[in-house]
Amino acid sequence: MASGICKVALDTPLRRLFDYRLPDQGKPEPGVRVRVPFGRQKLVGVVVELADSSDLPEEKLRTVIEVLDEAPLLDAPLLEFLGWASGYYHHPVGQVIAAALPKLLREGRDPHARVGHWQPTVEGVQAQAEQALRRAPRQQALLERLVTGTGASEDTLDETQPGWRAAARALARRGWIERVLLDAAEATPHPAGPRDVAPEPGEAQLAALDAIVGHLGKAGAFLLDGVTGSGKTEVYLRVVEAVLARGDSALVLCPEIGLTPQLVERFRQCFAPPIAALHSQLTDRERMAAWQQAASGQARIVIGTRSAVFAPVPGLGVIFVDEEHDPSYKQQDGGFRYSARDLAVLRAQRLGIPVVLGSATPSFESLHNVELGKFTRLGLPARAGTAVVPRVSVIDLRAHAVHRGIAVPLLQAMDRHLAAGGQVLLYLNRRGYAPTLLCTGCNWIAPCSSCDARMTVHQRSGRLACHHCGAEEPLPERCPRCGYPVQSLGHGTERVEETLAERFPGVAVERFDRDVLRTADSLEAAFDRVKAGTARILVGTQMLTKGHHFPDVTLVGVLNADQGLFSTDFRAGERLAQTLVQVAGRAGRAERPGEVLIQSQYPDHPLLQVLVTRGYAAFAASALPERAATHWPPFGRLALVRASSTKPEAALQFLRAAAGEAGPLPRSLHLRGPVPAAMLRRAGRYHAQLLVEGSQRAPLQQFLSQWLPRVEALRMPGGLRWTLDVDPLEVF
DNA sequence: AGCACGCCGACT
DNA sequence: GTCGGCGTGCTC
Repeated sequence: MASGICKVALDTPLRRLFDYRLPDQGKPEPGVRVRVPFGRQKLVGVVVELADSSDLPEEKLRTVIEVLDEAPLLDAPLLEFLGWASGYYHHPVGQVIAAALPKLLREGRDPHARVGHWQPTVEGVQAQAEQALRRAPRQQALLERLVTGTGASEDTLDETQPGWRAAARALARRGWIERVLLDAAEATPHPAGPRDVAPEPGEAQLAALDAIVGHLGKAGAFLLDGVTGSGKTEVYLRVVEAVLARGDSALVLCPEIGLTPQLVERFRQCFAPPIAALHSQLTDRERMAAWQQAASGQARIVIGTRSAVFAPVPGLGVIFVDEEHDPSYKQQDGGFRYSARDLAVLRAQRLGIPVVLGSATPSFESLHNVELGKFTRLGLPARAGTAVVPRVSVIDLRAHAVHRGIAVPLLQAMDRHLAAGGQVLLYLNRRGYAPTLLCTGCNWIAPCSSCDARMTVHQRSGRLACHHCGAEEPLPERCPRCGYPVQSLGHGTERVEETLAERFPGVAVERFDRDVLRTADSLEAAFDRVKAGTARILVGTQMLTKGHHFPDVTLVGVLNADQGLFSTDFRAGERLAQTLVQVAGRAGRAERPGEVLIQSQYPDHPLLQVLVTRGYAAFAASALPERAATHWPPFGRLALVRASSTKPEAALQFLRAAAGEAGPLPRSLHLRGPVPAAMLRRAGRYHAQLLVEGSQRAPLQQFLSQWLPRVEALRMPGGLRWTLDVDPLEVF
């Protein structure tokens, strides 16, 4: 009889664990990685369970090749949490566990392996300060990199600075840098900033603080509801202080890399212990290192984006979800589509610790949870002496002359605010020069060859680009069909920037979108130019609506609010309201409250009216009953099956077959569709979807559990792909 | 997902 | 004559 069996989670789409005989030496505990034979390949998996015997016949069992960890990488509560997530999102456990591990650990690398690490010597730092290397740019770049980053590992240098070795040799010969061996966690620099004290909390903040701190060690969900400048971050900092004092650790989630540096900076200034930052800008090695620092307990504050909800944090005492309404918490692509915000709430609940969701524009889900008594709402009114709620009004685009996308009253307001020394922010959710290229002769419109979409004009780069599939082609000067000249129709950020340069000569314009700001560094540099006052007008997309506050911006213009007003998606209104309030919140400070002007063809639209006259809370209060009446979330539950295929009909046919497997449905469940997707053809594939609606979570979950295996067993024609999205954000 | 096996079309 | 297309089946 075998000495024992371990059940291993492997990164495959198969919805089960795999049994292996234990190796002769080494008893792997659950949470430990093992290398195992799998078909003709060798894979790294995670032991989930030990057992005395297997249901499989003896001859099918194979033996673990190697046990990779001495101690579990994932502790029991985290493993169980991942198992729950796998069940809830109906995604294979192996892939869920894989999503929780950094790539290098997934590949079987040893987190404790010592790696070559280059750091500057005292002489090197001196030389850098004296700019001694002006005639050797490669060496200078490397030295500067090592001085500012307090060193870098060889892996990281390979990834980010190809050809660094020659420069390193030369610098080492001068005795300015040296090579040391460090393990991953040691190799991560944690610069100690100047120690700051969290500012004294105000009255409302104290109340919020008391509520949360009074709950430490107990489960509880809090919605920290406060406008920009009401001091949410101060509450986070104070709670973390209390958590650390108890000997516990804290996990902070934030929506995007753009905001991480600021938040991390804030925490670094206030706390002595190292902070692990997990975000998408890290190299593979840096991510493994940060993960390891969290796992080892060395970093007791862990800050990260979406996937950090799976970070191992021993002694976790509180979880924060900053800007909890932000859609980027929901994984939108790939197989495992989870909501980091929802999972954070669940993880905290299972651990018996508080979770704090912060937002100035809470999601309807969270507001509903407050109504149900599941969340406690903690309101933070704007503090006296800080940002004041800006004056918001709507410009009727039908009643005013509009010059290239900007109405005269907005232009006049810009003149006024610029003359008074203020900065102006213009928000436009459309990058590129123009959304359409039109022929002046035959009305031909430049289409994408692989999508049912128009190509966007990018004038500066002289190209047409499809924002749905990434296709690009040269910008034609004449219509390829009839030879007449072509014309750009509509306005994107690039064109608005051009218009502003003409209309406001001598006033520096800073554009914020993916096309000009590809890296976090360039984004930071642009923000610095705004802060320094070099840039006077800011024009940009979503990028401008998050994170950064611009105290010297006194006027915010929203160039087009109308896309969200009549969208078919049930969440469009909520989204629009959140975006408008968030962008409005970028402006103003105590002495100079901001002014916000929203351009619209429909100034009387109830959404705009309620939002402008009575604010977000009133808007939500009026819109929630509508959701309830239509049974959309949070009053109903959704799961969406999306299918796509290279052949026009195959996706729909597959979903029809899937619907056919559903059998008789309980009264509380409905299948809607299948229907072709709003954009039928995208990136050369034809898309269709099938929506499952349920009034309660449990029956929907139960249905999915018995239905999905049958869908999986269906014959899959070549070129067909399908995914399940539980709690989808968008259904059209 | 990988990976191999297997059976039909245009190439050195 | 073979290289390679993707359908189908399997992975403890």
